[in-house]
Amino acid sequence: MAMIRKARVSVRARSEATMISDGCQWRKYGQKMAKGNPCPRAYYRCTMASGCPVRKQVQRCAQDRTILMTTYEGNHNHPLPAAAVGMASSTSAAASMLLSGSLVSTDHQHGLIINSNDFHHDLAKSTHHHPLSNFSPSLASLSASAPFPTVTLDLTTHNNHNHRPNQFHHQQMPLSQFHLASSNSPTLPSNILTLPHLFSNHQTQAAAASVSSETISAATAAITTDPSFAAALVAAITNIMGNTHHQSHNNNNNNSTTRNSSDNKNS
DNA sequence: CGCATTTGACCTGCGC
DNA sequence: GCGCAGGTCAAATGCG
Repeated sequence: MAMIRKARVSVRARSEATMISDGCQWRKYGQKMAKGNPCPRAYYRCTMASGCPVRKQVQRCAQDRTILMTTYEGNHNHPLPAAAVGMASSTSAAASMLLSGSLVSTDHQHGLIINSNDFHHDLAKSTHHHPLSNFSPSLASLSASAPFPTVTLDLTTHNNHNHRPNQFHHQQMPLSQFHLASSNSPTLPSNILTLPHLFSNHQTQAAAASVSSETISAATAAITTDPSFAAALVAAITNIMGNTHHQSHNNNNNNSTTRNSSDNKNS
């Protein structure tokens, strides 16, 4: 169970669907009741290509069942479908956004949290004002405490009493506010986002460092348009993170061989 | 009939 | 060592 895996990315979004469409094909291979959550957790495997190691878990939030939590693990060993390709490029942008924020606070349990609300305010003061900037921001966090880096996109509005209060109220569309920050930051080279020093993870750094500002604006538009985009975005984040790393470690194969070896042991 | 989903059994790691 | 919990397998079932 505790095999070494790569980046894990999860998305919290309000959705009534059982699963958010993200451009990939998935096959359900299991379902479990998780401790402390009345809602079952579903396990899916990517079937876009045979042997693709990417898996995802889908579970509703115990506190607010309108929130769907989708967690992606692993990186695709195949090109993403057209529907996800655009997202893929913007994905790393989102990752960058998560990681490049000046508004990072420390959370003893979850590692780091980037509050997009503050982000939003910062941007409002800046010269570069995005037309979408009046959309509701959201929360994104990155966990450095896990055995693998975990990025969490919280695309829900925190307007229910179970969560921290949110100064923004958008009932319908959980819109996150990712913004083009690179060109505004005096500390960053134009067109390129860099990661904060806080993250030593070189994979994430590599992924984020290669993101252009154009990509980011594309991501901004997409993210703020469709919550389901987030899922694809996240899938792509994992993909990109993995690709920056898996030249040296082919974990895709490792995953499958691990399973095989255990099977052999059993038989 | 072929494929995806369901669901109980099984495996493995972890904490006590 | 034992029990628990999370994750996966695979036979049964359902559906187009």
